[in-house]
Amino acid sequence: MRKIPSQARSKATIDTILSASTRVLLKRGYDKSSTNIIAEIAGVSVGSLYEYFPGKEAVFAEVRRREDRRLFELIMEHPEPASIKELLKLHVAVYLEFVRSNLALHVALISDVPQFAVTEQELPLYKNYIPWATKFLLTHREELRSFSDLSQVTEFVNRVSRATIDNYVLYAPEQLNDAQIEEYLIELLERFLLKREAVS
Amino acid sequence: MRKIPSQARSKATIDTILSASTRVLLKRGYDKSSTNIIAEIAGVSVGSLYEYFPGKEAVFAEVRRREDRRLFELIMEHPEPASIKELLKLHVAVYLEFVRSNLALHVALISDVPQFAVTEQELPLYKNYIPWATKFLLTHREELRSFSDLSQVTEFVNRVSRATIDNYVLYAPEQLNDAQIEEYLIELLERFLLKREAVS
DNA sequence: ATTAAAGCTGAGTGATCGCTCATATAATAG
DNA sequence: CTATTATATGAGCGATCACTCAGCTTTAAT
Repeated sequence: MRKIPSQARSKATIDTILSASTRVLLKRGYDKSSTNIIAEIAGVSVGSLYEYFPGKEAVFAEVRRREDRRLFELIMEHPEPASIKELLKLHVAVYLEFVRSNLALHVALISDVPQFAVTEQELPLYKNYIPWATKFLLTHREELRSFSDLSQVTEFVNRVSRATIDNYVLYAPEQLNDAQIEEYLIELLERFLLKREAVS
Repeated sequence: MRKIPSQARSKATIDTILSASTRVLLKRGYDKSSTNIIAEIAGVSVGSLYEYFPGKEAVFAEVRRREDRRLFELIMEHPEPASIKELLKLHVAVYLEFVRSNLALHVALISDVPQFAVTEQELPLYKNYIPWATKFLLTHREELRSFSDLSQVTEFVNRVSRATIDNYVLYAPEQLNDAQIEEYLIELLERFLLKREAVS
């Protein structure tokens, strides 16, 4: 981002560029998504694009950042879980919902767009959600097996869910349906987290 | 692949091109790895490259295929597991070994090279290993919880392991060391698979 | 020794790339 | 109204791209 936009007009231009980028990415793939094409589809001049983005990579980095924000907001919309099992459902089901709600873009961002210097740590999901979920586990610690580092466990659970879902969606979309993925994953994670007596 | 090489000379040329491609990928990234540069680094003319590959994508698809073969061979080298826990260790530890043995290339292939039309089904890992592992589970079925489709479970276990390891290696390399990843994953999968009494 | 097939060469073509900058218009401040 | 700043334009530059092809060399078969 080269200039910070101050007027509403320029913010609209940025939005136009980003939504055009998404459309171009889906239609032509990352390789063939040039700044010239993006500007043309956006109905904006190349110069304008370079006012706000140092290049193609930065444009798609922003597209990705907005998708991440969308996931975070989707999680926040949902009611607070009342039990560990519900927390896991939140993890798994909401991520599935997120992926399905814009499947083509999600797949393209993972399989086609290079993942340059993505510092997950900055994302709202990691800054806010992981600490929150860790506290939640802490209040239910009598149901849990003993772990030396709970926030590590929260992150592990989160990564297992997302990585597995992405893997199925990308490489084996026909192998399991969403309900099956959800069932397997929740069973998997519940048995990992809970004491034997507490497993339903 | 345009022509099938019949002489040893041309097979050597292909090898040279592929190893040069790997070096160029690591040094310049996928975007800036042109066929011209690859040929130059390989000490071969562009024309020769196009004799055997229809383009840049095909070159890197072959690089990926060779890495997959390397993983398969690594698995085959290891002794047969004697228990389910050992099978899980085979899953997890060997994949970690594979990833670590050529980390930079693995990361580049995942995060930088677009994953065009990879049909996992054709890979030796899926054609040979999954059926084999399923049979192994079947012979130990008295230790297992009841599952309606065991080959589905084998695949699930495999995908969870690989996706999670890739995720940590790519996005959170400092978060957990290999021993911790291995410990978490094996615990996770063992509790998922085994009856309560059988969990160590 | 002759010949056909296989393998290799690299200058060159047209297309496209990322990106700049001189110029113009719109919004805001004084 | 005027001056200043913010925003937008797009022709065009130099670099690089993927890819071809006509001619050359090596290998293998006879």
